[in-house]
Amino acid sequence: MVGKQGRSMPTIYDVARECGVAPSTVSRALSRPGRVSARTSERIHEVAARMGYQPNPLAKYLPTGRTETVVLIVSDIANPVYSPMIRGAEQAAAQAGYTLVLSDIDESPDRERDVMQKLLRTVDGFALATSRLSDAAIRTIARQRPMVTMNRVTQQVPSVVPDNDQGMRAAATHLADLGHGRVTYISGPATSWANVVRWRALRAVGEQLGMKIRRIGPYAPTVAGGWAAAADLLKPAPRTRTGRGSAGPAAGRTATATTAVIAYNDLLAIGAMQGLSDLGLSVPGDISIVGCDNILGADWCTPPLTTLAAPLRELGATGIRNLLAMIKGAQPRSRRPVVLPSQLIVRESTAPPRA
Amino acid sequence: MVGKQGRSMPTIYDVARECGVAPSTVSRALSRPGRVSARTSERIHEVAARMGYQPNPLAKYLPTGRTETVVLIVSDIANPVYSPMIRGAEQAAAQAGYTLVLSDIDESPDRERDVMQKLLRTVDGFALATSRLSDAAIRTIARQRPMVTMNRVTQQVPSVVPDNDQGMRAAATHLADLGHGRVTYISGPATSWANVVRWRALRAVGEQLGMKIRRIGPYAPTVAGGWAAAADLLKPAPRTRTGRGSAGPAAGRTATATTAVIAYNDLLAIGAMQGLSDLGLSVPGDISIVGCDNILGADWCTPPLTTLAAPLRELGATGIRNLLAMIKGAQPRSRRPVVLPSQLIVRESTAPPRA
DNA sequence: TTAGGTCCGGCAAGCGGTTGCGCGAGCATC
DNA sequence: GATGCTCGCGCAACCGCTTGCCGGACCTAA
Repeated sequence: MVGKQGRSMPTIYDVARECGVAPSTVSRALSRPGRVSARTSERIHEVAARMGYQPNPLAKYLPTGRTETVVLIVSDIANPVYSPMIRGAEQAAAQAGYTLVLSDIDESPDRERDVMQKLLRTVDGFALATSRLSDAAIRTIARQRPMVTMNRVTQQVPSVVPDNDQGMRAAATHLADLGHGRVTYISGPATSWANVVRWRALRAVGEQLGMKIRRIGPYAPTVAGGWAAAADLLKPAPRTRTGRGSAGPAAGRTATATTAVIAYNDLLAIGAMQGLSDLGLSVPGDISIVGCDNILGADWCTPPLTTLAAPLRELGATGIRNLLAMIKGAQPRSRRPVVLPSQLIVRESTAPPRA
Repeated sequence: MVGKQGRSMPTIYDVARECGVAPSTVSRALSRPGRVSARTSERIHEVAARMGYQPNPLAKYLPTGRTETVVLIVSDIANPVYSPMIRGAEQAAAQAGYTLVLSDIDESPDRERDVMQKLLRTVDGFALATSRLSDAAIRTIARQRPMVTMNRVTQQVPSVVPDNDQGMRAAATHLADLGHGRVTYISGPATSWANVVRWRALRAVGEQLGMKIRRIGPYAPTVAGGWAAAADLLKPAPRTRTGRGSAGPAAGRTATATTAVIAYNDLLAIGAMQGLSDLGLSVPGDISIVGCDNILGADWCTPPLTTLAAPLRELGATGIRNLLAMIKGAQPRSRRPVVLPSQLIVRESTAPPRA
């Protein structure tokens, strides 16, 4: 009943022999409906099922070059922000019959490059969630394989992003309405596109609103990074030249201290809240904090975090759908990034400034 | 400088022609060091580099059957418990030069089966983190491809698990030391191996310690599941037969109510804390809660969660290392599961019972 | 009857590598 | 100087599936 080596699976040849037809006929019967007569096709299907035939994907991919697999690359799988994106992406891929594989690069551009190089020939397309690569590097890959970026826009590469301008406007307005006049932005990684865009947007709306905006960082986009930021927050604003190093904790608080901060992401915001409270300050009593992303857990920290919720799930789903469309040969409808609305979720980490 | 179709990459044949050698020589020069003379090899390498030759993995895999890729399947990527496991797994895989791909099955056994079937021929091995499949299904795949399971033991399949017995003993002892005499276990998914093992372990040590142990559930292992559990917690213990359905919230609290709960995982525990507090109870004032896993965020909920920390990172790393060893043909050192120590992390969600 | 079309199925050439085998050259050994 | 080794390389047969092309059978229309 089997071929020579007991363990190995039946091939298209085995099925063909069993049916008394040519391998090519089996191939067509299985993947080109209508191409062979109904009778033969039926027989082939039946025999294939009986023998437990499973096509070998590797063999199928070689001649066609198509693997029906796309990869989603995330910069840090430990960041809960990705879960909804991944879910959305998976769903979109599954709907189209594609396999989605995930790859985590641990915030390392080198790893990202390696992974992409390795996968270049084995996937049909790349989806980059918050890539840490340079625009040039991204474009180089994009020339060789269909690609979309999420949370980042690069010339000539289709992308889908949350509406950072509108989001930052909402956040700053919220703070202004509460009465805050100075806000500090806690920066994330310098290589993060979202980080620079958010900062720029914030500075612009701050100016419109007549607020004083400063920035500290960059910090790792993690809870630990937030602790570091908290310590730095209490140092005087950098426009006055001060001696470094000798500042004891809380030594530098001045009358001009920030009363509100917006952090690059929720992890940083939560870390900062912890650090601040460790330093004896209260949130939102002394300082209001708003995060970005609305990750799992943003509602269970103390106080629950006011945060800018990106449409993560749709980001993932739309990105993959567009990628799949490109793979199938569609020209991108437009070269402009797709932008999805953000939403400010007001919880309890923001309040009017003291006095 | 290029072949016919401008876009497609140079093959081994192009390099061979350019060097005036046979393709087989190129192949060997590139992957079988020492097999060709140093001079030729050097020349080939140089030409290959100049032409930008990149081997086509698909083509390489066909004859050899090896893809140098392993897949890690997780049941719910949104659960932070997996991040450290994934990190450990990635690191172990990268060290060995293997590519790790991730797949999320969203708690669905059907999806898990599909994914595995699809990947069966395209990966060298499977690592199952908390599989939702039946033992039989797991073994079926394990017969066809090297496999390890994490957080689960299945006869004949190598596995690595945290020490649930010791962990549950630590948790129960902690509760007993505080003075609790009745504890309720909040069950996770019925298909979760860890769930049944933890329950069994808890019941056993409860008996030794003279505590009354009951169980409610199953619940989805999510924050929402925890809310549901919180509501059920306040119903009377099920050993007295009671009419269903008409019990209003908190209606059934009795003098024999549980004063402590251990939840299948942290997400459930955190959800339960939220639900309980929503119902007007305080943690740990009215009820002590301990979770399992020590996920990101377990320290920033209110109150910070006492939890059983599994050695997640090592779970992932050891699992992959063992898998790789199997792939390389090593017989598993032993058929017994590898068990790694857990550790109880005492925070503030546990306290002596009231009066 | 013959020409032209449609349907089905087979042949064989890839896709891009790997690898068993064999052969000739160069060298040491007897 | 003949024998036997080792070394370096080429030949060609795969791995398992897809697909362009061809030809025979059958049908329809002129």
